Parts: sequence; structure tokens; C-alpha cells
Amino acid sequence: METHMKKTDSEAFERPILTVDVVLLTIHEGRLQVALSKRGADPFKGREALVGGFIHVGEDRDAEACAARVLKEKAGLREVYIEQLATFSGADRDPRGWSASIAYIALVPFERLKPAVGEGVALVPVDETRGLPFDHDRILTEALRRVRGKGAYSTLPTQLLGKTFTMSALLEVYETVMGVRLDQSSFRRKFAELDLIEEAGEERKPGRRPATVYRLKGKVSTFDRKL
Amino acid sequence: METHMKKTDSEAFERPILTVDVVLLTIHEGRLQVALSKRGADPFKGREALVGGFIHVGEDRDAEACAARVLKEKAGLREVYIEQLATFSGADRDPRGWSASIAYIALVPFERLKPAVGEGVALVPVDETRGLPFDHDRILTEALRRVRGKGAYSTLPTQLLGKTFTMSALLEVYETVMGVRLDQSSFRRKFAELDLIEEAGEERKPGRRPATVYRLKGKVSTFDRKL
DNA sequence: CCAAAAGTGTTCTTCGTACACCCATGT
DNA sequence: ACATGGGTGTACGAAGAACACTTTTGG
Repeated sequence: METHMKKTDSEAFERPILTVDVVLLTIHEGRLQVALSKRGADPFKGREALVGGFIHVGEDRDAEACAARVLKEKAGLREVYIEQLATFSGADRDPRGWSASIAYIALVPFERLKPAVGEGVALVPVDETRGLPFDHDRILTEALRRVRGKGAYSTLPTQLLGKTFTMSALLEVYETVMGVRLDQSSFRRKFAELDLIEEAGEERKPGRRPATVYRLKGKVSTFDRKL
Repeated sequence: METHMKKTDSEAFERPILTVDVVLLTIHEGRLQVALSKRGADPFKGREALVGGFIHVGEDRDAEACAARVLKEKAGLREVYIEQLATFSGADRDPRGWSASIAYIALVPFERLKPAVGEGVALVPVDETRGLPFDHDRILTEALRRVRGKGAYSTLPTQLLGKTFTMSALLEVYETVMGVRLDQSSFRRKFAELDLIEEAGEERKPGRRPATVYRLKGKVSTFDRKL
């Protein structure tokens, strides 16, 4: 434990550990699931935990870039939707000492995550995780609160689908994320009125009426009206 | 620039600088103002900046405790409302190197901040600050976005008033924070219906009808309805 | 009686919710 | 023709916004 104390520099304090943790979420088999990876190093070695890692000062432009790098290295993902959740800190959360972890939420369609499942990450339904190391239980809880709360007021859940999707698929995702039933009719109307999506073709499945395929207009955005 | 590289420890990376910055807000002369303090040390020495400081690993239980300590040391404040905003990080935001700052928002009634004004902190209307050091302009912008956005859906703005207050005072604070005019009638009704405040006496001023004084019931809370 | 702030009531419109109904397809 | 999911229309109530009005005080 080095202390960095050089009396010539009045502000040379011991620097805490700084890491990034990512709550990587996807929907699989109709359930919201979180990607966990087995820890390879000492504290809690061998236990499943949120994907994360140390900031690489030389490599990462900022913490979000670090989160992106972690996702690429551990789950083979590129250009995933990422947003900062909060920073969790304290003297006790890591046995190695005072630490802070900048937590991010990432959403990805299952198809893109599939190759990594088994090869580095395991998928666990969010309501079946228990006893994660560090304060990862709390981080996950906060992430779910955010995602569920923001769901009804933003296009965030679209990030769990591919670039295009049908209305039914979209509805299903919103229902899964928020854990409630939504009225199909109102759902369609609101998405249309808010001008959030645009048509992008048709989907034909045997035995069914063809469905319009949509694409998100612009980036993930927030709005006032509730879905 | 020490590197902490001990080849025996596979995860001993260079630790970035970790600080806390507080966007301390109050209302004075009918305007939302932010407390700035003159920097005493080298990067940007002498310039006005958000109040902040290094994490003291031995002293601070966690980052929020660090923010509380900073508020006490620089503005003489205790038991102020604090909430985490976000963490701002990157290789370029601090000339000393890769750094992260955990930013907090603090709200305090002007009366409590008054003693410190001139003695350590300066008050500046939020729309008149420019060219703050580091990325403090951005932090302030984000803080304002949060406070304004959350305003209509929470009792957060009450923290800018003393323990008790009249409806008019409360209305004024909400209007100042959010920068809009609100209908007095609807405002009263909603606060009553949401059961957020309770009566706490009367206020008598010369030439005016006596006003009921209220007190917040419970902690700061969020709700669905808009004010 | 008047000014000024405190406090109440009413109306209009928007939006959330529920639900009934029609459409297009492959078998 | 019918089962299945795709898609539209309507009706009702709760909540937001605007505004008119009454009450209480000191001068």
C-alpha cells in the first residue's frame, strides 16, 4: 500500500482504487437477464460478478471508453448502448482497500451477446442473482430501478432489439423490462404520436398477417408522456 | 508520475486521481446561485471553481462523506442535502493527469450559507458563470439539468428553504428552480393531495393576511404527478 | 375602502386506460 | 372458415393548465 506522500506536493494523497463495472443486460427467453463473468483474480476469485475492470490510464480516454473496452474484451461486443449509472465507493466494498467503481448500464440484443455466452459470460435472470461479490447486488438493484423507471419515458428499451423490429416485439420488450402488461392499442398510438420510429419494411411469417417493421428515429431519447 | 507496477500483482495499474466536486446551490435575491471557492493550489490557482477536494482514504467512509466533509471545511455547513450527480472522468480534464471527479449536488437555504459568503465562498447566479476551470462548466450544466428536471416531480426544491415555510415561499422556490411560472391554485392543490407537507403554525406579517406555515413530511421524495 | 397577499372553486383540454372491433394471412 | 397475431376506433375518467373569485389583514 503505497501512500504517494511527497511533502513538496500539498495534495498528494493516497489514491483509491478506481474501477468500472458494467451491468450488461439483455432479454432472453422472455426474461431480463444480466451477464456475469467468473472472476479470474484474487478478491472473490472464481465467483460470478458483474463484468468490470480497472481503468487503464494509457488506454482509456475516459471511464465510458473503459466500459466499452471491458465489454469488448469480456463479451466481444462493439458499439453497445452504454449509459452511466452512478459511482459506488467506500472503504469497505473491496477487501483491497478504499475503492470507487463507476457503474454503467449496457443494453444489447441477445443475438449479439450469444457468441460470448458460455465463452466468458453467463446469463442469469435478474431476479435470480444473489450474493454477488463486492456491492454488486446493490449496483444491480440500482440499475434495474433506473432501467424500469426510465423505461416508460424513453426509447431506452429499444436497445434490447436489433436495428429494426415489429410493434409486437417492441411491446414485448417494454413489458419485459418494466414487468407490466401494456395496452397494445395505446402503445402503438403513443409511439406514433411521439414520432419516435419510422417504417423500415415488412416482415412476413407463415400463417400470419404481415407486420410493419420499424426503425428508431435518432438516438435514445427521453420524453414527458408515459407509455 | 508513479506507475505502481509490481509484476507480482497482475492488477496493479497506475491509479488515476480521484476527487469530489460539489455543486452547492442556494437561492438568493430571487435567483438560483452556485457557491464557488477560490483555488489555493496549483492547477488553476486563484481561479473560482466548484468546491471540491481529494478523497481522504483514512478519513472519508465513502465519497458522499467526502462531499459532506468538503462542505463543512469550505462552507461551514453540516447536514446539508446531498445527492450524487455523476462522475466525470478522462485523461484531459485535469492537467495533472488522468482523473475522475465524483460530482454531487447540494442544496442549502441561503441563511445557512450566509456566514461563509465572502469567507471562503462566493455566490454567483448560475447563468452568469463562465469559463470555470477543469470541466466544471459541464458539471454545473448537468447539475442544473438534473435539478430543473427533477424539480417538478420531487420535493427536492424544499431543501432550499428552512424547516418551515409558507405556500408562497414554496411556490417561489419551485418557480426559481425550474425557471417557469406556476399556477398558484394547482400548486397548492397538488401538494395537499400528494400529502407531502403538514401544517406547522402561522406566519403573521404586517399588512397581510396571516399565512399557514408548513413543514415537509418525511424525506425528499419523488412522485409521478407533475407540479 | 383599498392594496396585497392568502386561499378556494370551476372549466376546459389533454392524456392514460380499457375494451370492442376489424384485417390479412396460411392451413 | 377459422385461428392467430396485426392493427384501428371509441369512450370514460384522472390529471394538467388557465382563470375567476373570495378572504383577511394593515393602512
